[in-house]
Amino acid sequence: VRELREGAKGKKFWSVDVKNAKLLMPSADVFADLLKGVRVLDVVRRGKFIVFVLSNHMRLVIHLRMTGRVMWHVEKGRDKYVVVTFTFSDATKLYFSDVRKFGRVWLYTEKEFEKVTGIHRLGPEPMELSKSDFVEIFYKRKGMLKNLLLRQDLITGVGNIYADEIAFRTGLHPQARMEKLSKTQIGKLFESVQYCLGEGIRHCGVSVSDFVGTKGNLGQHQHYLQVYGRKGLPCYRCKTAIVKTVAAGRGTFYCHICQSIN
DNA sequence: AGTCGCCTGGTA
DNA sequence: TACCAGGCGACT
Repeated sequence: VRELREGAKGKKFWSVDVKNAKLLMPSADVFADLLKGVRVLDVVRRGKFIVFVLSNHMRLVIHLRMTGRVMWHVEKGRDKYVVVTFTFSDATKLYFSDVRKFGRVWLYTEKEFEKVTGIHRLGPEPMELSKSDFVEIFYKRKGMLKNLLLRQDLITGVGNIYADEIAFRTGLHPQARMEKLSKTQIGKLFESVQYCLGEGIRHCGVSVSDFVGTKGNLGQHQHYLQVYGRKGLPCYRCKTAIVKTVAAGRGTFYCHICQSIN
């Protein structure tokens, strides 16, 4: 979003070329009709959604899901995955592509877009949250740690990699019961959430499989991961082999010595 | 809380 | 060839 803001803020849409209308809401026609001549006032983020604030009181919203990419060029051999091309009046082009087609693009009014996209159901931004508010959300909440961290309606932004990293840093098993944690433990969990997300942001994301920046630049945080993807490798804290299992329906990595189920 | 479906490509 | 993949909504 930071890169998109730098590159797109102030620009005016000239044309839109839709290659795969199925990922666009409400329709390809709406994109073509309503974007021409419209200026990008700002690009912001809400949870995992990219939000273009437009001069016609509409919002262009993109969710990358698994393999979506927003880039200033078409990558070699990936032409067939381009979903939509935005051309600005200065002739620069912005491409949204998606191999698996899970991503979504919406164009709605400022009144409608939150409900249509589901943004209105998102919890608070964890990096802008106080510890006491965080504790209030999770203290005595029934469920497993990882399931609850992944729930975007409680706090937004935590995905599979960061959930594992957060659990490891807190010394808690991903399947620890949240309702059994003390306020002190929840407070420590909060510190881990902010630390892990903060480091991920500082290192410009995790480029372990699909993520790349808008210019093809790779993130660096994959070099700093403590447990995710480290199955069979020695725990950085105790040297015991990291275990991989399935929790919350997702591949889950943890150290069975350092991370307690209580 | 678990499973499936959505899609396709990379890897064991 | 089977299985897995940083997401998420529907369904059980």
